[in-house]
Amino acid sequence: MDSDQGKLFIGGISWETTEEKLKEYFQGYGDVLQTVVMRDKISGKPRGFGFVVFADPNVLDRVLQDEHVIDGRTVDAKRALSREEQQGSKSGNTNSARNFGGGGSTRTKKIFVGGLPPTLTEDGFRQYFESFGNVTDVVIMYDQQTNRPRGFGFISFDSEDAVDRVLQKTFHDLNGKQVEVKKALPKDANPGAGGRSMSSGGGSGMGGGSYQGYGASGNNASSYDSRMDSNRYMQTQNAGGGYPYGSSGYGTPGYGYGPSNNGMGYGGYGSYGGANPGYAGANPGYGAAAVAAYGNPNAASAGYGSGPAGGPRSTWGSQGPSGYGNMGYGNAPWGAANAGGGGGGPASGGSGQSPTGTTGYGNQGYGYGGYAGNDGSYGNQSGYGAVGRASGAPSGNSPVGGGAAGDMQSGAGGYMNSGYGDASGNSSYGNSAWRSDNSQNSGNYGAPPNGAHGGQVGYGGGYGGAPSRQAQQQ
DNA sequence: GTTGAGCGTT
Repeated sequence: MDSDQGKLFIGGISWETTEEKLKEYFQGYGDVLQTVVMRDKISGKPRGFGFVVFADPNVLDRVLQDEHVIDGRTVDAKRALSREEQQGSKSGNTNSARNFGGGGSTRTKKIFVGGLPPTLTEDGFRQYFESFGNVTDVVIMYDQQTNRPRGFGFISFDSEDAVDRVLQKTFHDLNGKQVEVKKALPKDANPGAGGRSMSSGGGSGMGGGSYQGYGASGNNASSYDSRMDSNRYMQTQNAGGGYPYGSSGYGTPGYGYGPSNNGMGYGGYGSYGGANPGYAGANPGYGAAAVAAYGNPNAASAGYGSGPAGGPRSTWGSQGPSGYGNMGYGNAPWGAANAGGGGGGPASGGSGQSPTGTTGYGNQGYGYGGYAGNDGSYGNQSGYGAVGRASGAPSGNSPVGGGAAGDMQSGAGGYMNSGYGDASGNSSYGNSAWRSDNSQNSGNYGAPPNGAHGGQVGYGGGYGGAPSRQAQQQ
């Protein structure tokens, strides 16, 4: 964001125009930190637009008033939209999501540094950053085949504070060259879609591996099958890729899962309801998720419906939000444990355990609950909470934060009552996908009451049914 | 031709 302050979007540029030309041209208005001409990733062909970043945002005013002709073309200079802005176009809030998701809540000791000049050595790199704190590691990435610098690298510090200091500015000047810094994505949290297949195995709810846990769901009955969900997500909104989470792919899956496995998910969820910062600290991944979904309308919907689509491309700029948004959603379903926690908030205790498919589902309710709580339209949180409880009970975990754990019936009751449960669940929910699921599988879902049982079962059922949905979709 | 790409190694 700071970096976007002095950033101009330059549209309609000639295919002949290069970064150098842009820089040369705009330098007349003030110090240009960076220029970029966007090209098609595959063909390398210029796409006809680019960006210019001025050191001083104030010069934009002047620049915007003039007409610019570069390489014989009259170009169109506008303030650059932040990535968040461009994807959500309508709601204008770009702040909260960004602050949280963007990594504000995540503490890390590693920084991703982009825009490295090819000539930069690790030493030069290190020397500069040492002024911010103790540098423990420096990495400049090279192409494995060509051995050419890839233009980015990493720098690790021994304290998060140093990182914070570095991140005060997005652009840093290393001997006249500009580099851009961002928090490094936790690589280990990103197994990548393919990878090994289910290490997880663990029957219990979460399955083992983070990401794999997902697929693992297979364990629990197919009914659980994540794929379904993903479809559902996608269907609802857009989402693209074939990934379960629909999203970005990058960190998303890993994030969500990781935490949940660890039980951290819990904390995350709690925050959901409470939105407390503290939790964020505890678990980066989650925190972000929750918050994002929470604070940002777009995200929220995303979370709900899933994918904010866009996932992939916005990954960098708003990785938190988008990916997380999904997660919020997605997690719920899987993580029984989480669910419980969520509801109660902190609760969490039990985490991973509750293992049955059912339980898992119960959780889901939970996840939703969180949302619901936040947004009136969704319904009654308590109702949801109940669900969580219900599930918790069976699994034998006491811990559900919310309260009374345990009582299935009551739990169920809550569930049903809530907007969610009620008959086809349509009402308050608002999510068509769900609704349709419900209606299809309806039985259990909406099932009344006898409560708890009905409720839970319902979940399972719903899911199980899902597959058919999938079929339909295609 | 008009709103972005980049995230690791040992």
